[in-house]
Amino acid sequence: MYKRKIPVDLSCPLRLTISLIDSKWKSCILDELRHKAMRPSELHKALPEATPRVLDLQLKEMVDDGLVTKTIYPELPPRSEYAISPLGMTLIPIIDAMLQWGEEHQELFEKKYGSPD
Amino acid sequence: MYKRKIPVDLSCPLRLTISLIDSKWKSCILDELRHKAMRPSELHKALPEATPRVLDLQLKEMVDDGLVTKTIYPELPPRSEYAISPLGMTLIPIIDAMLQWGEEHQELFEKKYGSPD
DNA sequence: GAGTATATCGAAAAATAATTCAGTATCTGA
DNA sequence: TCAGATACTGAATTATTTTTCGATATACTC
Repeated sequence: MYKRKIPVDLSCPLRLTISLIDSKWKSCILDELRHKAMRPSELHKALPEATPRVLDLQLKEMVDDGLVTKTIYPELPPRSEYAISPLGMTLIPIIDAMLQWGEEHQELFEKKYGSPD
Repeated sequence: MYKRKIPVDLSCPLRLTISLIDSKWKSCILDELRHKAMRPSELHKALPEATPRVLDLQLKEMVDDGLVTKTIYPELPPRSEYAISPLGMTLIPIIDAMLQWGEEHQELFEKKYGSPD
């Protein structure tokens, strides 16, 4: 989340959940991190369409929200790793459901809106 | 969805699903419509924080995406009703999961980011 | 020393989403 | 006839998100 002028109504459970996930990349990041902790550069390799900048910004929000954990290794050149937190793990069933839904309906929407040919 | 300059990558199942749901109100709209078909004015009463304008815009996208059905009754004064479609229904388990997650973690985030007091 | 890779950040621009407000048109009830 | 409700739309403005670009700092390899 980020400090908005118009704050999210946390008392609405649906909007709370949505506000934590709803961005171009957060769900993908969670899906990557669920398998293993990753360094920013690895994450960028796994999600090449996301610029390092967005990944960085979104990871920071996710760390703030407690969904992801960051470990900095005091080495040079610098090394850091992001891992999914226990709280983040509780979102995995939702990610899975979205993943499965997307797989089941991909063809429909590619027909509808044009496949990447 | 709507016609973007930077199109959604439909081949990523996660991003397809997210792109259909991810907005301030769509998940709430689905949650309302799952119970019964509703007129725009009813929907606005149920979600008073959403202006009629956003509801209208988002309903239109959801109709385009096939998640929602619109029926116009040729009466005066005008009457129309929006209902969840069979495709939209298949998203309900995801909505439910998000709803439940939000309920379970509401307190945590209200503590973290300030409750509406 | 030049080039590469590492992680991170700042600032500006561009893209997208949501809000606000005014306006269309028609009927009902006061 | 005037106010209110109905559904809908256009345009401008504001808010939010994402992209793009360039910079920092350090160690490694050639």
